[in-house]
Amino acid sequence: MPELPEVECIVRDLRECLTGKLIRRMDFMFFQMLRGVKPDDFRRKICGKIISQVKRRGKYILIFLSGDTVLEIHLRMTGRLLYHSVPFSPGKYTGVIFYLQNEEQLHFEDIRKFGTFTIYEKGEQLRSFFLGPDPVEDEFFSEELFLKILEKRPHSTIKSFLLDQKNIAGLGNIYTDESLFMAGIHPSRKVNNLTTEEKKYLFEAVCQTLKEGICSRGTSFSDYRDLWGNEGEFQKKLKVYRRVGEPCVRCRGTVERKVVAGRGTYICPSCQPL
DNA sequence: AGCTGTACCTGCAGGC
DNA sequence: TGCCTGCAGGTACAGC
Repeated sequence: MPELPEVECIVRDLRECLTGKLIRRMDFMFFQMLRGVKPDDFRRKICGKIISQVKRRGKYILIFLSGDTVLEIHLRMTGRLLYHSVPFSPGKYTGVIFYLQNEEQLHFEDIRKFGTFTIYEKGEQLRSFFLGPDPVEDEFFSEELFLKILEKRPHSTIKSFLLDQKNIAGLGNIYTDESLFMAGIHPSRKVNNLTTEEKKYLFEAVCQTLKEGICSRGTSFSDYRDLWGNEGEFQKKLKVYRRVGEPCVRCRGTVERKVVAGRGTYICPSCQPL
């Protein structure tokens, strides 16, 4: 579900709502999200701690707690975090409730139960540390760096390159297809037969698409909701994603769907020639 | 190196 | 109405 823009919106709101607050206790409805830790141990490591910072790296949410503990959350396809200022009953898909100060609660919901929680103690290396640069978070992410990373993967198709979080952190299926459309590049093209000009267009397209996604508060075509349960707006601005059969906004040709890198992929064949 | 298929889960839309 | 199939925003892993 959420890609970089959606996670960024959630993180900004979490930062606003949670910074400085105490986690009093927590309840589990299911605990498949826990990675390498049992529910009781998890509870012991979290409860009684203060939330000091909330950050993001790619699609990971990082919640820093007092005592050098970090909770790393990945929402995968259908995970949601929802804030309630007053007590709220768990729904069918609620997996965890964090009870904060006063009456506040943070709920984790996940229909497909793919989401993950990993806990790190002092000095342990976060999984998200091993990702490529984050186009929004990292000031050093530049056109020059983008070109350099592309050179390391000459035989990859450009779509699988963009989806691989070890290259660039944060793009998923939606923003990849939208960026490739904006740059006029077919997703099956090999990295090493893109021209330098095309690579530069793509750099701009990636940065701009992600920024617009954030400004529109993310894409909700079905599952994504922000911390308050509200939908984003970017689904109204998508140019190719899930628009199969509809006219291309640029050339009035027809948007097509095909499978590239094992994923449903949307293109305008005339704007993005092979 | 890079691709494909499979697995993890549940819901939903479409065809019959 | 009901059953079946395929699809879904992500990632990890086995195998070619």
